[in-house]
Amino acid sequence: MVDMSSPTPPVAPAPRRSDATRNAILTAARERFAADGYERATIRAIARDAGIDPSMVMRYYGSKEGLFAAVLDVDLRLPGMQGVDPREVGEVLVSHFLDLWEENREVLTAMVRVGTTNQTGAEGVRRIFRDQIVPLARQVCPDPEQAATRAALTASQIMGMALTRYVLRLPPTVALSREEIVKWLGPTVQRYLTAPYPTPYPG
Amino acid sequence: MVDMSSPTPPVAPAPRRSDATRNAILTAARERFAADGYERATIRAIARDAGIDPSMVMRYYGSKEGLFAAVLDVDLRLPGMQGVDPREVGEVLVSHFLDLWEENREVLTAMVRVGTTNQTGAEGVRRIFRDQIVPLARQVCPDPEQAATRAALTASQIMGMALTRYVLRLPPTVALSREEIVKWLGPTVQRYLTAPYPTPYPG
DNA sequence: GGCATAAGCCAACAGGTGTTGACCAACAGT
DNA sequence: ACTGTTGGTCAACACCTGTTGGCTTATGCC
Repeated sequence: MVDMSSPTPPVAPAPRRSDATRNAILTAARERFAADGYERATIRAIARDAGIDPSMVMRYYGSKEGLFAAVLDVDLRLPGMQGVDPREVGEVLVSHFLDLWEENREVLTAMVRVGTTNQTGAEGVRRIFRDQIVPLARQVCPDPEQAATRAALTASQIMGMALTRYVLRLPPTVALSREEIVKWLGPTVQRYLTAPYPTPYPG
Repeated sequence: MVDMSSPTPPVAPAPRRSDATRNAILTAARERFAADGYERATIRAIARDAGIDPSMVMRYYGSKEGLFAAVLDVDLRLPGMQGVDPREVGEVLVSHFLDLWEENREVLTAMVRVGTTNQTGAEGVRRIFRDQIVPLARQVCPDPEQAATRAALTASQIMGMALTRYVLRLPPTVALSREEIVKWLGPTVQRYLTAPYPTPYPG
């Protein structure tokens, strides 16, 4: 699992001499997958970016799918919601995702790009949703029974903004400032997570 | 422009003997692009589905990009919002998009799939947004100046739901009923289109 | 120093891609 | 009945893809 918070993973299982190359490959792969999608990101191009031979990619990651799976292994680092004012949960969450996206544009763009095209990609997204978003929703939902549904609604809005802003680049979404997005999307996410049930005007 | 409301375009410019083949190609292309994305949908496979030779695709659509552009030429058939109760605009719109997606799953799925991967695809989506969604927003927005921004927010939520439900297939979004989606997303879209400005609780 | 092992490069394979041009068959107009 | 045009097929080109195995070089251990 890629821990994006620290340059070196906290627990290094077995430091190999080839770690530099491995990382170069992974970095190049992130950028290429993000920029070109799964099919057009060729192993040859990734290897060229990393400054090594294409066969090294196969040696270290087995196959193109294997390399991509390694790229998809992402930790969203979602903060706990315990200390947060329950009425601010929406804005806090939107804010966090915006930071996350700005910091790691390649990985997340790659995820959306390839998730829409590739079977492995779609499964990766589903896994991240299940393992990281749903548990978070469980912390703030009134009824834990509904956590998955509410998490999914939240995901639909946040991924929708990511899609239109970072991938499709619809001009008005690109023009939005960070604060505007938080102000617009915060209450939406807030309602999806905490409103008692679908109501036109929560509160 | 594909008018999906009637099997035959209202104004036929010049009925050719090859129209049957042209349509067979277009239909097969829609399905293949939707199922496989741009790169993996090969001309050979499309031709096989249509029961003709690959070279016919080139003859009639010039290139693979040309064929795809033809597939992307979509009319969303958005209804006018004049007669609608201004407080129901959100639900009406979400409802309409759900119908649209169920009826034309291939075209719209293809659009999202390829829009995220392909430059031409992304431009196609931006054009549809600009020519069809923004004008609609202009009808219902309080300040026409903000129409584009509000349309973009609406698009982010509706495309986000389409993405998670029809493309990524996150289980909880697939499980949602039509009515639930309208109840949840309707007020969101309503607020994006008509609320005076970002407020935690509109009304 | 000797040597096993890891790191890396090179060249090639087998298959699939978009695209092209030569060729044949059927129709329409005269 | 002849002929120009349109609809359609076939085989090939040039290129690019993921992947493989053999080879050379450097490293670390005894």
